[in-house]
Amino acid sequence: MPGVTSHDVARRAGVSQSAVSRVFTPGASASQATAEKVRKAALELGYRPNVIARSLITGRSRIVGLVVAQLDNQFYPGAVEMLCAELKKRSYHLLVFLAPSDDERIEREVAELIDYQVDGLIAASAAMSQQLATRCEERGIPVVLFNRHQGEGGPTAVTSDNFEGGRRIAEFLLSGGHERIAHVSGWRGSSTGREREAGFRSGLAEGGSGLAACADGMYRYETAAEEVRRMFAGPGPVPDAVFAGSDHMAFAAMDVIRNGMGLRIPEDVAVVGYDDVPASAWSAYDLTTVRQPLEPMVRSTVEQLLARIEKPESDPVQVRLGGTLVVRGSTRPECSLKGNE
Amino acid sequence: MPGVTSHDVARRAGVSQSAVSRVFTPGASASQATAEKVRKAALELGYRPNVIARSLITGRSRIVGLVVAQLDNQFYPGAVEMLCAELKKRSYHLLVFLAPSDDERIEREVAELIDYQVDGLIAASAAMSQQLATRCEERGIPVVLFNRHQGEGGPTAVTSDNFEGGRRIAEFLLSGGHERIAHVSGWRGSSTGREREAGFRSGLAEGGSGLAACADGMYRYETAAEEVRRMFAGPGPVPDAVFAGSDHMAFAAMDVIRNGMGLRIPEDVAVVGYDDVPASAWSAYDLTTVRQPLEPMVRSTVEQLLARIEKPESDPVQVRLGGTLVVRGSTRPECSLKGNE
DNA sequence: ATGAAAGCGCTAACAG
DNA sequence: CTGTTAGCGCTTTCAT
Repeated sequence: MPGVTSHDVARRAGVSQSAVSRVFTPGASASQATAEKVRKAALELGYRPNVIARSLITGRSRIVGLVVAQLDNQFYPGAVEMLCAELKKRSYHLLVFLAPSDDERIEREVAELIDYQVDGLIAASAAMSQQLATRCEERGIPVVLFNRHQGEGGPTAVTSDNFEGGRRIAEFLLSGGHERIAHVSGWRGSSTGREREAGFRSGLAEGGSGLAACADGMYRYETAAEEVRRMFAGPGPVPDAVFAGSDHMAFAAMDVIRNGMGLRIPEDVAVVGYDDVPASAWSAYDLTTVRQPLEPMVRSTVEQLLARIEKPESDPVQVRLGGTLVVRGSTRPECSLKGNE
Repeated sequence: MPGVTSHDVARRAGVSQSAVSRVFTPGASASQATAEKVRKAALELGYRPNVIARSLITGRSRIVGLVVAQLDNQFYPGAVEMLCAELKKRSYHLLVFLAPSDDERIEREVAELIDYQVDGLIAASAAMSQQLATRCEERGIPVVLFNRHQGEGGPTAVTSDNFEGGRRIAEFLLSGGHERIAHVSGWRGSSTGREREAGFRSGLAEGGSGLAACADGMYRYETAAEEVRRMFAGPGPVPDAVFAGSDHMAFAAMDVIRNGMGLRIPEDVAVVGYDDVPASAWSAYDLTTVRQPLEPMVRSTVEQLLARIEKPESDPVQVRLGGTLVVRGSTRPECSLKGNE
């Protein structure tokens, strides 16, 4: 069964080998009669075109690379799932690369990626994006940054409006009368983390307030937990609200506040996250958060990537989609929001 | 830069094209001098061997397919991460396929998998395993089942001892004096779900007890939540302990019990899960559970798969590793365990 | 140890 | 529309 070539099919169908190829090549022309004969023979022999051989010629593998880290943050598994499904619709597949932590390996990884002749690349890992993007684009491999960006000069990027999301959370907390507001930021090395923080600060400033405490939670549960512990143990007055730069870190904050400090949420402290991962809706957390528009983000990512695969000269684009504040039980009912889409 | 072939390198190095090939082929022979000249030329030109062309010849892609579903269950993202890392060590990569829900698509998916000439396949999705395994093995593509099996006649499978895990949980709960014990099983269509249940029932029977209530939670949060709701709303007496066939479902159970029913854990109801995903250690859940030996399972999976890729005639193997009961706060301190490794 | 030559299975001009 | 003819970039005999 394995090793049935187009020649075998051609012989059986009584046509040339190229005819077989044409029948199995989307944009090619073959008569109804030929197509039928060929398909019949192919079916009988269990023939399927050899994708590798095809790739060698066309220079296209129909494989897209995905660089990812942080799979423990539920946002990413969800994204992977949707990306995979969306790509499948367009007959592409996903080759997964884990973003290495140390710098030395990054070089190797990038090289391997290029070796594999992926048609394009989706970068969903902050650490690697910089190097990756430039090196790959140099080699003619289009890159789309997912949930992060490098600004105007950078490669195509799809994000949600993180600044606006941060701003809206500030407004929301202020409306509830919170006065000692703390922030556990996402990794400051990432555009996403920085912008959520900037938007949040800006919103607080607009309301005539400011940050009572702030620390970088690195998008990690453990780091966030530690920083929150520090904030609540510190010399100053205890915060009455905490905005964490991701739901994943917000869970850490809630665990520390309730089970470490023995405080109540939302009565003593309000907590807000960002992303709206599935667990945020679970009643153990019931977390107020900004929902990232995952499906539109994924759709747009794939669309942009395929567009650039088809037309490599086309210019990079910055796509920024809107998020939604989802109010749940981790914040006080006094908090209100206006103009939330 | 792209399109530097071995010919270019050969010309520059003043050797034949085959010499270049040999230098870049692990098991080939070339003199020290040649190797140096070639490497130098390659570096200067930015040459890297074309993996596709190599695959066409060798018939090996160094790509392994992974079929998954349930990426919202934290056990799987963790597994994907480790599998990816482990495969990378051996210079293999991971092509991800999402297990489709409906039967019709399964056929297509299997076909695509085969088309992509993956060297082997890891099946971590219950639904697809049956068809997948047989069809692929027929085509000479080795398959390893991860966290599930099809018994003695089936393909190579790596699992933990789910029966023993279930048994130990029963023993543990009985030791704490629990009397009305309920079970939310994993999907009964999966070996894993069935065995945890069987082990649990067996353990209860050994202790002279039995199941007060039992339902299939399908490994899904929503389904599990609904079944637990039903158990606690039912006509009979309320359970004083619940064993859920996965942590993911245990979280649903805990959410319903605490925030739906207003009962306390562990005072009113004890809850036990299975897997030991990261969130089980988070204090909001603090879940007693059986830890699956993820790292050994992954290592073994990769090892078995590569072994069969190298020696396709070798016989399928059933690997079963031991789990550990991890006691946390979701069960009463009266519960004790003996002989836990 | 090295070069020449023969393909891997297919697509893409090119004639007809 | 169809068959013939070249390769895609590499590995692998086979001589040397």
